[in-house]
Order: sequence, then structure tokens, then C-alpha cells
Amino acid sequence: MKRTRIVQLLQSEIPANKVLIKGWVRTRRDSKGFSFIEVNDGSCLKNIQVLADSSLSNYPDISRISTGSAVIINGNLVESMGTGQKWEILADRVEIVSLAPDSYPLQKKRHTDEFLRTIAHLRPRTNKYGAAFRIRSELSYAIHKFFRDRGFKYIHSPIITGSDCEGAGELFRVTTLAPENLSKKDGMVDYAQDFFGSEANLTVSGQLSAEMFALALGDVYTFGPTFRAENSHTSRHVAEFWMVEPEMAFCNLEGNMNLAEEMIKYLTNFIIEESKDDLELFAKFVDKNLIKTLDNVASSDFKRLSYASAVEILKKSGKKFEYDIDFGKDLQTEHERYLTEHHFKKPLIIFDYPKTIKPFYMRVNDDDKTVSAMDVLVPKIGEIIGGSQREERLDILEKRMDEIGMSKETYWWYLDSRRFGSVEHSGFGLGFERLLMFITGISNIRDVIPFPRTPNSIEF
RNA sequence: UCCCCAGUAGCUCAGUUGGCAGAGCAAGUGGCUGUUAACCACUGGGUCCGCGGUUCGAGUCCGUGCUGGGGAGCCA
Repeated sequence: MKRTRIVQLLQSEIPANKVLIKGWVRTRRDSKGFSFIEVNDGSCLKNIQVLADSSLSNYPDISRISTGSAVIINGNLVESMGTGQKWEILADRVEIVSLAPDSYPLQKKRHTDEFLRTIAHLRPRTNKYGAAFRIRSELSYAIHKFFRDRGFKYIHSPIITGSDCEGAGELFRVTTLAPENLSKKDGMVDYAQDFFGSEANLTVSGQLSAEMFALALGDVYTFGPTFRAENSHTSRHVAEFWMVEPEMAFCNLEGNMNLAEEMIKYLTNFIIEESKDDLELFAKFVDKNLIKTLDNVASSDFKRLSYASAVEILKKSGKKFEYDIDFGKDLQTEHERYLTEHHFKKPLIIFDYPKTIKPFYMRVNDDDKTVSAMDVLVPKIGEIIGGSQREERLDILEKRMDEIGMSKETYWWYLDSRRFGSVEHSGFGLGFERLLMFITGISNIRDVIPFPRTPNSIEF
């Protein structure tokens, strides 16, 4: 006999005989002559109420079932005589698979997020984290669906790389050399002795790989883990996070911005439609305005403005900022927050940044001062997407690499793409966890990834 | 890496001027009840983050370290 998931039973239109469920006990309440057991199997936020009558042969054991115990229930799905739920299961048989001792750390009451991080292996058993990780799963699916529906191909970019990909942050070294007996050559570590015969790192971005495939398959995307060894202590940074990186051939910056906006709207709508119950939990307990904010994002156009006009607005705002703003300086968190939370009160796309503050691969505009870059900013989170039109002209790309002292030899294969059939192309990177924060209202990135990796924290 | 805050029961916290270690919840036991973050009663539960110092006496004051949180930078 096959088990039925609780999500299916709760949606049932009619009673059903002989159903089988398997799950974990959230709480048990005794009445005279019977016991109510709330069972959750992870298929949805809601529990199903099981009524176990004292006539059951193992009732003395049943009345000792504790929170966190695993059970298998056979019985009939019947309309509940109580208020508060439509269906319940009248049990024929309650098998106690595993009884949780009273040291089980999760209570029926709410815990703080800080405490739950210390038991990250158990927190998905709570309502909030169960909901968060179901939404994470749905959102992953929605990303693949979004791209597939639009003819994009999914590329598995490498996790281990030999180049430092644009210098986007500190790198994690990958090596098989034992640190206690490193062979040295001229005082430097001799990486010729290492597994790959040269230095290797964990990827910080799949972009360069994605560009190569965009110039072959047209429209592509990557969706995978990336690693930054930054010593960041904020609620928006982790050392291991997932990034979505589309890359499109024959596409300029405007097409890039269009895709970014369409994608965020699509994904927001998808979760509003597909994860109603889970989303409601966040609207109720985490951010009262969540649904309104999401509806607003899904239905209204993002504000687009150039970096230059953003700077003008900030200068004219009359607001005193900790960091001065002037053309050529990067926007600070306080500037981004002012623009997206106070001035426009909606998602923004800022484009055409000064080339001095952006990486080498971004296409230089005709003014020779700015590059075709764009950032998407959302209220509370800040930057959620960073992207650009890529420099497709070999001579200009080489000149920029020279300017910042990059090795053209190392990137010979990247430059090859500009030698053979080079075309204008664009792409961006979306921080998957940041999008998840935006959609759920969860304010700490450590709470939207199953086992967060941060400085000094690798348990679990 | 820098700035700020915190660390007391399983959890969330209180602890006055330096003078006997506390509450609510959770847990255990009993009772009651178609209950539903159930209710009532009782019971057990402490390395007051570590180390050092001041003092007759330190949860409380001083120094230092560790851990957690918030913010900044870096970025997604």
C-alpha cells in the first residue's frame, strides 16, 4: 500500500477509506478516550489531525508519543467533528517508528532564528524553515522553466577553475598538496606539483564559460553554486551561494534589462501562484506587507535610470550621506537604499556606470567614460542583479586588460571568442539567495540556504 | 578588516547600590476536556560564555579572549 502525501489528503473533496500516511508528530493533545496527533510529512505547511481512539491495542504507547516522533498511520479520511480543520484521519493503526526523547530541541512554540541556526540540521522541521525551503525548491524549478520556455539552454559551468574570473572577490584555493610539506620553487609554492599542474580555485562566477556557450548555442544560462572567500559579516553575504547567470548572443544592454525585469516578475508571480500557503506564513509572521510588495513588483514597471541621473538625484536630495557621492564614485549601500526605498519606492535598474569602477569585460560606451553595465536594486535587499553588455571588440578588450594589468595569455581562450565570430552579447548574474530573501521577506541570508557557510562557520 | 550591542535553566528573558539564582514557556507526573501554540496543579532543572584581576564578598566592577547579532566595506 502506497502512502499518500498530506498535501493531497487536505485538498480532497470527498472522504476516503484506507489511507496511509507517514510523517513526524508536531504535537499531541489528549482527550477523554482518545488522542489528537498532529502529523506533518513535509509535503505542505499544514499538519493533518489524526484521531487515535483508546480502543487501539497500543493506546498506552500512543499516549506517550512526543513531539518529533516518526509515525505511520493507517485509517480513514473523514470530515472532522471539530472546528479548525475540514479533514482528519480516524486511525485504525498507529505505528510508532521512532520515539523522540524529551531532549528533542524543537518546541511547539516559536524559536528565534539565531537559535535555529545552531541546530540547522533540525530547523527544516519547523513551519517557517519548511516553508522557506519548499519555496526555494519551487523557485529553482521556476528558473529552469522560465529559461526553457524562452529557448535558453542550461550550461553546467565548472566548479573548479584555473582563472580568477574577473577578480570578483577572494578565492578559495583548490589543491591536493599537503600544506605541511609544500614543495617550493624560488620561494613560491610549486603548483606544477599540484593536481592540475597549476593553481586552481573554486569558481566565483560562471560568466566567462557562459559567454563561450552563448556564442555557440545562442541563449544560455547557468545555475549553480559559487564561492567567495570574502571575510564578510553581513546579513546579505555567504561564502557559498547560488547564482543564476543568463548570457545572450545578439543582445544589447536594453535586451538584457528587459530579460532581468521580465525574469524577476515571472519568478515573483510564480511563487505568488504556486506557494500560496507557504507565502502566507511569511506574510503573517515575517513581513506584514509582503503580498502587497510582491504584487506591486509583479505588476508595475521597474524604474530605469542612468548612473549619471542617479547621482544627480542623490546630490539634489538634500540628504546628508555618510559617503559623498560624485560622478565616478560607486554607489554605497546608503545611496542605493535611498533611491529604491525612499525616492522611487520600487525596484530600480541603474545603467551606464563609470568604466573606472567596473570590470574589464563590460562594453565601453561611445562616451569612453561609461560602460554598458546595469544593476537591479530592490528595496531592503539592495543589489539583486548585476550585469552588462560584454565588450565584443577585440582591440578594445585587449586595451582594457592591459590597462588593469591582466594576463592576456591566461585568457587566450576568452579572447578567441572575440577573434572568431564575435557578436554583441549580454548577460547578468542573479543572486539566488537574495531573490529568495526578497520573495519571503526573510532578512538574513543564512536563513534561506540549507547549511550556510560563513567565516568561522562550517558545522553541519 | 572596522564600528556598535549581547552572552544567566532546554528556549525567551529579568536580576535594583556588589550581599541567599528568578519568571514565563518547554519538559516530567497527575487531573480535566472533540482538542487544536488546549487548560489546571505539582515536580525536576544552573560551569550566570572562558581566563585573569579588584573585594570580606562578583551574575553585577575592571582587563582579556571566545561566540552570537546589527551596521560598514567588498559584492550577488
